[in-house]
Amino acid sequence: MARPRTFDEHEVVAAARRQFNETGFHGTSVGELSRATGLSKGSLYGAFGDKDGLFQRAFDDYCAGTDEGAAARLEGPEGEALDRAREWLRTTARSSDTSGCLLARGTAELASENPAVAARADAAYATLLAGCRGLVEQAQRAGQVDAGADAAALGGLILATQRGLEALGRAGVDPSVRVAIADAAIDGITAVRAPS
Amino acid sequence: MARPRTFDEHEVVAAARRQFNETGFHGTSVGELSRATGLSKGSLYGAFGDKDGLFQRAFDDYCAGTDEGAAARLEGPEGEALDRAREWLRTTARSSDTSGCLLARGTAELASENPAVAARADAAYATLLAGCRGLVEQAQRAGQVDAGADAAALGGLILATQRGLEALGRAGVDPSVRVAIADAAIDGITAVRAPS
DNA sequence: GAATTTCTGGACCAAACGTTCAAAACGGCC
DNA sequence: GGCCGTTTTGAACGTTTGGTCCAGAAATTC
Repeated sequence: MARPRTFDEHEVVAAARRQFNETGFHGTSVGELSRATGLSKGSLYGAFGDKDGLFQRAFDDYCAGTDEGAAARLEGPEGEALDRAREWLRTTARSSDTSGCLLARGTAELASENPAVAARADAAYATLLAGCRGLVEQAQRAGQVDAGADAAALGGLILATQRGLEALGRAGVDPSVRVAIADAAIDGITAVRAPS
Repeated sequence: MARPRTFDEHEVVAAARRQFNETGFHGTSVGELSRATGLSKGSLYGAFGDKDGLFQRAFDDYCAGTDEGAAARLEGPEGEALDRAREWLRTTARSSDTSGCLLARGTAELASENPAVAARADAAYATLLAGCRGLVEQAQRAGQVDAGADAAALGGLILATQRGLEALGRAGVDPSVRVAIADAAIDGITAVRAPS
């Protein structure tokens, strides 16, 4: 290696991720990415191949974050698993970030035309789903959720609610309503009884 | 007017709506819209002004549909309101349409850059939310949901679940899991008891 | 059936797009 | 210190974009 890189690749990916998150894939020109990252177009192409390659890196990076989040929520006392789920939903509900999450945006925009993005999104969702299911199972072991209930379905309900809350946030639904929705979801999960 | 239009404007809007739904706004060129609608570019611009104008028309058209749907779900016996909600969620859960709903896609892609789209989306969500709340209120009057419960929150939960189910569908989550989520949402709503 | 009006679709434009490339700039190594 | 190899740069590439225009076809009206 004769001349070392003058930029931190991870920082560049993070900058690109923010830009893609704000203006989407097709809505972001390589020139804007160049401005956002501080790198010339040539450097971007040298480092990441092409625009798709850079997006893939940014998307991977984002999904790694959601993977980590799912794992982190599983840490802690089993008796507080539902509290952690509730706090996750509430945080989403309170968020005023209109650009939302790259997993949602990227999937909506590219899943049908870019198999690599679709595959990474599928994996991210599978991890999120498994994490939510795990939270419900913890709550079941702690006696807070009916042991006979379908943990996969209830976990899925947590995830679906979280995804929906983000959409509602983008659509200007009142934050207090959104927080009430988050609480209603968790309350419903604790109230449910398995069919006998 | 010496010569009448040779095309049905509503059909053209519907064709454009389908195209936008599949490839997004920035991902659809005017040439593709011309192919999809069967109209030349000149005719499209003559009739709708520009690409934004055509999208706005298509988006309005789609939102009118969701408005109608929300109203239609309010029709029927109050005692079956939750059944209608359940069926709505199940239909969403079963859908294998990967391109999803234009309200979701359009909002994700354009809400932050196009105020007119954002405004229409906000109105559509408000209508959906009011409809879901109405369904819960019907169920409360029919004695199926605790009368002291927060109808706005439970209605919001129905809507959030519906939005989330669509996202899960795009992400390849198993349809049987999705249907179970739909049922879990409604079951949770009937099980919830207001804090005393 | 001629006049008039409107619609039509391909040709056309400038701008912006994603991408490439040759040369300059620079750190590492002998 | 000087060569080597990589990185960086910014200009230039061909393509495609959104948008305009116009000559002529088509259809109603009188």
